[in-house]
Amino acid sequence: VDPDLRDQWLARAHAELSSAGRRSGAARTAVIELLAREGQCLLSAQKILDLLRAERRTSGASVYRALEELHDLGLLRRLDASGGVARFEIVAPGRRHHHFVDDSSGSVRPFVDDGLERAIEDAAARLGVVLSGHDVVLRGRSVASMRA
Amino acid sequence: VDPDLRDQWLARAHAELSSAGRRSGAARTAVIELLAREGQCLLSAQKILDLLRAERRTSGASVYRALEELHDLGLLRRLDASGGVARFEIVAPGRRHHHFVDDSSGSVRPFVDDGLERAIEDAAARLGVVLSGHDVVLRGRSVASMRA
DNA sequence: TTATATGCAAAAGCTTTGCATGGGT
DNA sequence: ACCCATGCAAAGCTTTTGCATATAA
Repeated sequence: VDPDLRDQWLARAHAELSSAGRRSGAARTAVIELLAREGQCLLSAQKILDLLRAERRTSGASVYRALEELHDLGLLRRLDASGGVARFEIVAPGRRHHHFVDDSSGSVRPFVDDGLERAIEDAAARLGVVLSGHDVVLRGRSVASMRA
Repeated sequence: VDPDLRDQWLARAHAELSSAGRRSGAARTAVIELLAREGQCLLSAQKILDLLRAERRTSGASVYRALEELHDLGLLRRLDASGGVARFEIVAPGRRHHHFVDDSSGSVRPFVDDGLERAIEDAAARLGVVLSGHDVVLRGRSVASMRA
């Protein structure tokens, strides 16, 4: 959990929402605060629901509505996973990362790689397209790794 | 539709299935033949169902079972999309491609990019992992493009 | 003959929507 | 006051599963 990232996103979220003319309510506020803390890497809608239900009385409808709203405002990135599950993470300008999924555990590890970033831009240029976003998911096993 | 790719995959599919001790049946055969032709780039399970229902009497259950089986055998690649929708495409060794999704039309265009491929392998090496696969989806708008 | 493949219908799981109520501004 | 946000419950969709039947080997 990166405190700077959390506060920066929290501020931006509130700014975007109020400038979009939205009123604040308990449910969406709870979703936003949770995401700022725990949504720095992929978090499923279901997990968000569980966490919120544990502490507050928040309805599923409101959670899904908040997620869609934040996504539409560009505050969230969305990656769909198997089982009809939607996963979200906060969007922080200039803080791109990709995802590695461990085959054995299924856990997701975020990573940053400038070479990969550059290769994506180059590929887009060769394709003749202007990118609005990109999803890169690597799957495999990490080498427990003896460094002989 | 690439005829070589189609025939090559068809042959491999039948080989893998029989060597796995599976019997052939009408439903799965129909799914396989459809995929060989139309599954060279992402095709949703729903679309497969629609196409098969149009020509044959194939149940949804059998289609989903066939897709899971083929995926488990490594014959299909699976990408989950929004709305709980699963999309599949045939796997052809040495014929990797990535996907570009046009924001305006939503259409998917496959593309090949060696630089990107290399960057992915390099990133994996830096991460200290052995890849079993990767998904790259680029999103944006294609530049209608005046080449002044 | 015997295990597998198939179909139908029901169930499961995630997400969305309708509607009345509560709460910001 | 006005209207948005919320909660509940019902509906929607895709996908999965149980079970009896048909069929490949």
